[in-house]
Amino acid sequence: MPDLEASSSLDFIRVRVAEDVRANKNDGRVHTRFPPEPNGYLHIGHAKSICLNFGVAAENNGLCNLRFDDTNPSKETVEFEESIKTDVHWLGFDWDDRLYYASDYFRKLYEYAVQLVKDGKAYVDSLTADEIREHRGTLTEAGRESPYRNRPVGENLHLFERMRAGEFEDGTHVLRAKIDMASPNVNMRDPVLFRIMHVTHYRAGTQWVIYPMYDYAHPISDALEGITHSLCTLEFEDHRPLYDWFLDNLPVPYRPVQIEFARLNLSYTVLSKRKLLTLVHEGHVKGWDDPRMPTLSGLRRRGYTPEAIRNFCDAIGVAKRDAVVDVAQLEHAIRDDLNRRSSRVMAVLRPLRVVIENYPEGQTEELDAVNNPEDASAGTRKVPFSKVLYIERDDFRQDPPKQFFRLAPGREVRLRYAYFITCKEVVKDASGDIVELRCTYDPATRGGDSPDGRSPKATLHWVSAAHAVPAEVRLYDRLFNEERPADDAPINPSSLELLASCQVEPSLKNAKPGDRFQFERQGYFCVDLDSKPDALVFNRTVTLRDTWAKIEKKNLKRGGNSGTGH
RNA sequence: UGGGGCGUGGCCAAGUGGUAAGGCACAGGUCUUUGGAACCUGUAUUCGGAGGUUCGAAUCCUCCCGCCCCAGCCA
Repeated sequence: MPDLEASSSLDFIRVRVAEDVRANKNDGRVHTRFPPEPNGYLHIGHAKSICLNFGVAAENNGLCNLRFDDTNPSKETVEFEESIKTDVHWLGFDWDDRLYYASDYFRKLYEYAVQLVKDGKAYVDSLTADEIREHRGTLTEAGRESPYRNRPVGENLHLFERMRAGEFEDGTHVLRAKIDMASPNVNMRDPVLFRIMHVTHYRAGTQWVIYPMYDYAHPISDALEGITHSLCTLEFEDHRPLYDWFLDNLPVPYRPVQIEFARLNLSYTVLSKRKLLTLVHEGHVKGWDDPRMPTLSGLRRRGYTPEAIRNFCDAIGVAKRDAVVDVAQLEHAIRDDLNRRSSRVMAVLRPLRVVIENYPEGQTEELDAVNNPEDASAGTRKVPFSKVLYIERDDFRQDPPKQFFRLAPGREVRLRYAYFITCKEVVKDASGDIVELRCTYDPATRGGDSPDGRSPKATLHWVSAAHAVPAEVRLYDRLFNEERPADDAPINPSSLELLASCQVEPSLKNAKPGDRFQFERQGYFCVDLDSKPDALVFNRTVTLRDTWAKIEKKNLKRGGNSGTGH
């Protein structure tokens, strides 16, 4: 059912589809398709297309096919196909039994081509690739016709059949549509339909040595599947006349319409398949699912949820103008989702030892902690407290700058769900580094409230040294430092920071890969695939919004000395 | 200098002749046992520019400017 109420405004594609439905075009049927080439992993840009195609179909009681555009066997693999299926499912969409392949249409595509030849609308050209390029002309000059352009139909038929039979070497002949070498639209200057490639196709094997070009295969595939609206990106706008030409000149069973929209660009991110492939192949990242990658597998491993990605796609909209979406928009989507659903937990990333001098030696208390303040049904848990704790090094300053509310010599702060503590002494090692804080606690503040109503300005997270579980935490930052990285842009050298000696609360002991948490006051984290029961590994999905970091940055910029000590 | 598109606040994005939605970001504030979340408030006299039509234009017309895509036997 069209969800007209919920969306205050429809994008131009949905408006058009709605008009078609209202006009009862295609009998009111809506059928789309998501047509990836299995030559790489899906990324966030594909998510936009997936959400659009499956979304438009669903909103109109229609269907969306998954179709692999596997017309170039030199780049395509099963690994890529499998990853794509996994990712589309993970994103939350399903094609049921409508899994198609352009390669399944090779026979039909060949027969249609024969028809074109018979109709005098296609011919076998025996020019070399270079010669074809020379004949194509330039953007401002018309092309020239190939000397083979007027080969008799019979000869074309015979040659094309021999191409198919594998009698020729790669590059010796090609089948071309006979359209118009003088067209101002270069795509119409006798485009290539089939080329010879003695390459094994990952699905079709060695059945074929000629393979169809995208421009030829796509409209026919759409027609064969009864696609009503063929949605693609802007760079194919120039191809639409060609798309229509094939539908006009072939006895196809259906008449789809191609509509183009702007592809997604994200700031500080690269989304070209070629560049992503390079990052993987040259080892700049650890693989397609490296948590820094904008691939769906990377985002998944990083801890992103399908809901967040769908919400993001929803928020950015669909239009025709080139746009660069601020990556902050993506981060907002994941924070928004995780805030509602993830359990809070305490984890100390850079531990600083704290000894509570007036706390009884050997005593342990179990304190109540809320699992999710956004969701009462998430309940509470017990957190152990004892004499020796760890707090975050960043939560203490020998000389606290203005506006720094956390712990400092002589200052009292609250330990979340525990007690108020006051810093009495700073212990340093021979080189002057702080190694321990000696503090006292106020027994009357158990749980975090004081009977006299005083309330410290800061609440710190902590962990009991004797009970904490060691863990490794991987902090990620943007992969590129430039807002619009060039194709040869170097990656951000600090895009990955590995923290090997973190201490997390004991409730995390049995966390499993994929589990997500909010580490209070720090961010959202998920258990990495590399994690083992006795060697926990967490990925930071995204930080929490950090007002203090903002103040600090502002002070730094102002040239002011914030007195940080770092 | 051929063709095809696109230009609305810092970033997205509605609006299609009746006097500029919404989201993100940003800035204040309320609240707070996360400097989180939530909530409130503020932010385009103006829609790439200049003319014109009209009682009235981001929306119609003219001219100009800018940006993107196309010369793979890639998709």
